[in-house]
Amino acid sequence: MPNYWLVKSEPDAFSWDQQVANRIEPWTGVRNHMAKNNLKSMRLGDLAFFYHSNIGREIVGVVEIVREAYPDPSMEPTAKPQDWVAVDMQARAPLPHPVTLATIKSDPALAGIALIRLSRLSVCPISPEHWAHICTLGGYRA
DNA sequence: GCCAACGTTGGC
DNA sequence: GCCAACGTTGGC
Repeated sequence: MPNYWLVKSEPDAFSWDQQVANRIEPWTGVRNHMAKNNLKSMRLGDLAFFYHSNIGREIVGVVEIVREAYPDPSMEPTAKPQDWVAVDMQARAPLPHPVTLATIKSDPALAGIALIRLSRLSVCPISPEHWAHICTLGGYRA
């Protein structure tokens, strides 16, 4: 069983279309310790929802973790090598029907989801139940 | 453009 | 160790 996650990106900085075009993309720039700990917990084959924050505010696709945590190449020169990490992600498939934040907030089956509870956290865990539910809403078949 | 949440910094 | 000030994220 893989673990499930959600990662946020502002589409004018890095969008799902760019992820698809690049295929494998290093996920860099996380500078929050809770988010970093989640990156370090990711294992090969884990899956993550790709969420567009700010513009769109919806889950648009699914990516797979294809390289586990390594020192973030975008790290500031003053940081220590172990301070921040990146992982590599590969696009799997888009959600046929993107699932919006409004939908997630209004769905009782998704109550307590970290995306809402910890709204500023850019790398969130997702329970298997919530994962399955959102896949259904999005018309996504694994 | 505003604001809530929250992390970080620095004075004491 | 406390807390005010400030910066950032991200929704509205």
